Amino acid sequence: MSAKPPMREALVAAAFQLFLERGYEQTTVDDIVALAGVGRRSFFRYFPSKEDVVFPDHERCLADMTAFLSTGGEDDEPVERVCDAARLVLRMYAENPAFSVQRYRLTRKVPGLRAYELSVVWRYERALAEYLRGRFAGRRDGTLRADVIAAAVVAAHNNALRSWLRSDGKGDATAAVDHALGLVQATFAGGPTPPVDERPEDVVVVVSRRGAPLWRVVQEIETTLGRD
Amino acid sequence: MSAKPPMREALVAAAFQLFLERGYEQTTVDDIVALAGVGRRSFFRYFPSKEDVVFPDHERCLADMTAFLSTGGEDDEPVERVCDAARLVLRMYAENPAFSVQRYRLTRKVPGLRAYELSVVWRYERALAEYLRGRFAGRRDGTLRADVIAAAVVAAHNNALRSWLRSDGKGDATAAVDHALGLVQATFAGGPTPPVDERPEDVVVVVSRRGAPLWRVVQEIETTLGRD
DNA sequence: CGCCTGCGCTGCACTGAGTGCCATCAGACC
DNA sequence: GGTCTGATGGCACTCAGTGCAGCGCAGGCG
Repeated sequence: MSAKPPMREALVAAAFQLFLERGYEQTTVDDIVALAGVGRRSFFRYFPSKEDVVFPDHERCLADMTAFLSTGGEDDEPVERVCDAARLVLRMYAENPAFSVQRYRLTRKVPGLRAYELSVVWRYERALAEYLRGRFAGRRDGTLRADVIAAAVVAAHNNALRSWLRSDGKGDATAAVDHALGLVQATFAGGPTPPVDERPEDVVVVVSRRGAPLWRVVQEIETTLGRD
Repeated sequence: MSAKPPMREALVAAAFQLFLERGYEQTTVDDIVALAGVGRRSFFRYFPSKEDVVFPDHERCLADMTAFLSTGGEDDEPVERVCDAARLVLRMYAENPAFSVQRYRLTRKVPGLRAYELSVVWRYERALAEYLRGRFAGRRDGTLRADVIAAAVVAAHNNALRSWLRSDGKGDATAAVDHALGLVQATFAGGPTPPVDERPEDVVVVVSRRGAPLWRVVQEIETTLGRD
């Protein structure tokens, strides 16, 4: 497609062809470069490790996410913002459904690739958590809330993403992720309460409690409002 | 100390001595076995990889956790139960504060060890999520909720654990983890609402809403109750 | 007592990932 | 044409991890 680096694409194509027909571990880097017709040294110029060739676009996506989080959006609800950031990842997967499904099957079978994927996901989660830490700075349990919410967002996103990948990319990935993130948002959005005089008067609440824990109260609210 | 396997302990001791004095990557397996006075092949008999020697007890701890989750507790609140399971991990760390702090410093510096730790943590998280999936079977969004809650529990636990490790194991790890898990429990416990006729009447709620989203209502409840 | 057998340890040779170094070659630029 | 630069290829090396064969040492058995 492009002029400069057909090298990268050629290596990815050769790698996946071999991975699919004889498996990841049964394929050596020498096999890949032989099929691609390039020198072995060039492989490691483009991919720091054999695992990296399986995730050729995550580096760019992670850069996109940090860029997204570091530009503007200071007025938005923080949880909403990290949910939108997570949707960037979904978009990357959805751009190449066939490729994503193939990769998913590979990572499911090969423990080494699963471990590598974990470190990739971890970097996304750290980016989200760092952003939330900034937004929650000074609040009580700010970093704790940031870490928990980031983990919840990633888990929800991955749950929906994986269920879509498991169905061979047939269903509506966006809807599934929206639903999953909606649950997280309903759980966490709002977060720490702003000062009294900045609160909009959109809610009036009267509560009578008889020694119930907070979660029981919340549960009752949800039921009263007919939500899940 | 013990009769049968001083080997394992000798290898761990030799490994950490070298890791601390010249770094993980600057230490080869040959260095370790030379210091321990054993054959190179024996190292890989006890530890499938060089990274494993850094986490010598996680395998046992993971087995403890799955055993804990698979025996009884069917009457307990599911979220409470996975929180208790997470406390098992904390206990393991707290048993050897000095060792845990040393290991923490290592894993922070060495990317390869961080990646390995992620795969360990992932197995804990999977164990918790699988348990919750079982408990939530049949409920709406059961697996999604299970995954999200498991991720939140792990994130909260790790947040508290790491802050304790960062302070050289000086503070009260148990209290910190209890507080962190308490926040998760307050957020998630109760989970899907049980049928109406099984609900205890410990809460009476009157809500008047004027187009507010759920999170605003919850926020107001929290403020009304004077909680965070 | 001597032998056998199984088990744990060792040494050795081998594969394959990843790295450092230098030669080479193409195109840009003067 | 000459030169400079950046991308590539080749080569040799380190080191993690594995398969295999031998070796020593226990305990069981005749």
